[in-house]
Amino acid sequence: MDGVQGGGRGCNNSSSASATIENEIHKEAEDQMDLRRGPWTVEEDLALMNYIANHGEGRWNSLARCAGLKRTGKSCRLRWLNYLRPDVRRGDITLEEQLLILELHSRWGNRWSKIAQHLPGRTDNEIKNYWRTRVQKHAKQLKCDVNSKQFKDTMRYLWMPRLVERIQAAAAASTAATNSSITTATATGATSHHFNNNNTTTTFQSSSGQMLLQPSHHFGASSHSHVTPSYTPDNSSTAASSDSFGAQVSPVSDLTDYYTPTTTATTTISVNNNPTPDNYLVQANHQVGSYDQCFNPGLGSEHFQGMEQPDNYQWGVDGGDISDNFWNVEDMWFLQEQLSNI
DNA sequence: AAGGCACCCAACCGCGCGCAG
DNA sequence: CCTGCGCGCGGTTGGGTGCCT
Repeated sequence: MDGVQGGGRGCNNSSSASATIENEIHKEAEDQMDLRRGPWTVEEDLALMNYIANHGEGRWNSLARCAGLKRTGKSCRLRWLNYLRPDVRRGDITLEEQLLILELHSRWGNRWSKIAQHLPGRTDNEIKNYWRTRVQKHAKQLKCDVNSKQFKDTMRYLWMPRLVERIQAAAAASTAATNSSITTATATGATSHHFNNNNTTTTFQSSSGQMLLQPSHHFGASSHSHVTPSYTPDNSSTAASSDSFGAQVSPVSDLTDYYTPTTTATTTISVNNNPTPDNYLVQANHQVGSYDQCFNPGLGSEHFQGMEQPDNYQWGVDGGDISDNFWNVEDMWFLQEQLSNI
């Protein structure tokens, strides 16, 4: 995933025609080889994971053959990268990730793989799905094109500031929760992580002694694998979301949430939600300004005068309020670091 | 209870790029 | 230079699921 591969993808020359013919030939060959398509079975997953565990990835076509899979190399690669890879993060897209996606998309457009590079554990497919199912849906509700300046302004000056607000609110809640839990944790010697990484991988030995890998998330009752971390509601009046954001995305994410001017918040951070296993602890004070200060200095809500809204469209109608994930100011620091490094 | 509908996401598809021969 | 192959990207689709009537 280099994200730099260029260019438009329109069919524009004779090479694309020959490519189409090649694809037809290739497809026929696939049919003749009785290649499987569609959902992967547990056995196929295990075969692929075991093969990669023992031989590594790459050379997908030969890998598929050698692993005894009746799949195309492409299919194996996709399955591995988007689902079986041990470091794939599953579960809700966090507020931090949503903000990052919005910001990076505003920079790069539909460069999903490039965007995914900056969201550890997330795949381009997942981000693309998030964008299409959530963001584009709201563009539709606003009756504007997702690529229009109007919609981009809405994102930048309404939704993203609102996300930042939520981050700050969650940070405050997190701080309170952390402070109250420290006593307990200290007493019991337990450690806790706010971050939800339910992508656990267990290992076991086959009868032949071969190392086997099993993705525990795959064998559960549901692939949706919701995580239900503890949280502190910050607005109980809007607890129920009227749309379906809750599926994989934090309810708090709701892009239609209304905008209210932010105020500067000072928060004491004690725990970072770094998704990596080696979470680091930070004791720091951070001044977190408004979103405008973070990303859009000097711009305000006057930009939205004249913004068309459908009659039935209500800002904040489904304004979720509770984060599935703790956000704290350290995350904001992390986010800003990420953006400044890009 | 059942049918319709909307939503979500895993998987597929079409295409372009890079590279080795 | 040409060709074939492998790979990776963005776009699209179809099946599963849950909600609504």
